Amino acid sequence: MEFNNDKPIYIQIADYICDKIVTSTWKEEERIPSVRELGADLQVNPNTAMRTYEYLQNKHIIYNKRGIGYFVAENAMQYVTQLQREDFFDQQLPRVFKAMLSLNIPFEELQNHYSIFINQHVE
Amino acid sequence: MEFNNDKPIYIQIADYICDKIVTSTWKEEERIPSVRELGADLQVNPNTAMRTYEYLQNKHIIYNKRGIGYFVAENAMQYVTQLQREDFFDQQLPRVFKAMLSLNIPFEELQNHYSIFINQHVE
Amino acid sequence: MEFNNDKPIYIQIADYICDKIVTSTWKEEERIPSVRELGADLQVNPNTAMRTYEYLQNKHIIYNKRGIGYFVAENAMQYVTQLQREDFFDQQLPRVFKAMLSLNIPFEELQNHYSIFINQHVE
Amino acid sequence: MEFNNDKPIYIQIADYICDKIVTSTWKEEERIPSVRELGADLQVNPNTAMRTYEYLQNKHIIYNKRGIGYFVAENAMQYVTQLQREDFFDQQLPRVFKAMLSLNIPFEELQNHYSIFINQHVE
DNA sequence: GTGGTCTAGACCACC
DNA sequence: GTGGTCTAGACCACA
Repeated sequence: MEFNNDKPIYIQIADYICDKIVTSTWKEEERIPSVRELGADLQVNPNTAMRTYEYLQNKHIIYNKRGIGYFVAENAMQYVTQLQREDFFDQQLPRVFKAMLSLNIPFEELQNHYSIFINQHVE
Repeated sequence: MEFNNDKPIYIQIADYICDKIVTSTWKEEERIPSVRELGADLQVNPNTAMRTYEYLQNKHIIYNKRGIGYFVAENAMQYVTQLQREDFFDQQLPRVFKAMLSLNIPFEELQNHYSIFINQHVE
Repeated sequence: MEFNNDKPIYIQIADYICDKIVTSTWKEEERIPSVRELGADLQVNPNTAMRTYEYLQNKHIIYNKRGIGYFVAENAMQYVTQLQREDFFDQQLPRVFKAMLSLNIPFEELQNHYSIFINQHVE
Repeated sequence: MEFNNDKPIYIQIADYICDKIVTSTWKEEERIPSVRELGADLQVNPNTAMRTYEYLQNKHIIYNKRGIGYFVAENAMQYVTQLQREDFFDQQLPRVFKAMLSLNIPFEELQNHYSIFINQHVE
């Protein structure tokens, strides 16, 4: 896995895991890799993997059974999507709209780009 | 001026200056405040102001006449808006569209939120 | 290490590092000292070392792995020598030739001085 | 006149004046422009022109008659050329030779570039 | 441990 | 007056 520089690595890993959950690759109540395994898989320091798990645990997306490992929480999938939607509507969208205002970009142009984008991502 | 914590101050100042340029508050070839003035105005250390000017000079948005001060570069306005548009279409928009796909948000919903946003930002 | 006054210290450190790279003392993809180590080694403030690393990173001679340190970039050696050759042929040499013209110094005299110089620098 | 950023402007002006002297455009014992005139001609602050004159006076290339103006010194032409020769042989040349050593540039290559240079500068 | 940012204050050359 | 460099020391997020 490759990492950007605009986000902390541990956050990018969290996104990656959330993706696994949303797509049901990792199902609810299922055990997920140990910090060491995850670290080895993604070529990061186990501490960084640990940080991701702490982060996700604080958000109640995963939970920990002591001495056993980490597990996907109940309703995690639904919860993650909800968080993502909130982020989308409360953070991303306003920022985009603000940019459109200051750059004088009409809504129609958005629509054009959306059509193009869709065509490229549907096969 | 107030600063967030999600971006370095010197970047936020750079954004602030770009805004001045885009709105023609500071015109091309016009002298802009000295590092000391800017620092005093925005209540930051002159070094931080200096850092902003270095940053903007590297991007060819401002330039320096030795012993005299910094000046808005030729075509700076056009250049800045172009950079902003590129960032919008190449970075922000694809991210939004990707999120829409994975969250199953139809384009119509976008339109609704846009209407609401516009109503709030028009007098 | 001792520093001149005709160049900023951070540039002189950059030259010093480029020298390490060109002579393969520091090899490609190899980790280089942390800003604190380098500062301690060369008896300069870590900030100054940091300034050098920023400078070299902008020139793509070194790169950064977050939280880990700075590394010599791929092809850095080749790249640095190329930069030096360009500077030599495009900047230094024309200046020398121009001076020779205006001072009426024949090419033969250059050759003499070269012989003397070589004798002094060969063991 | 246009100025580089790698030398102080007042030095560049001094070079410009020395050139006038060497080429006998400004002859010995001849009055040269006042600081105000020179400043206006070259579009620089009179203070900067003044600095140049101070600099050249310290090197005994020009001298001052109070209330009248600045004059090219006796034997200035000869003296300037001598200074330039010294700079050439003591400063520039060793630097070039050093660069040749570290870049593995053989003397023959120098000769080639010299031929090219000469062809371009002779009509 | 790492880099990165910021402040405070100093000194310098230059215009 | 201007920018530019440097130091000292602090704090922070990140790996």
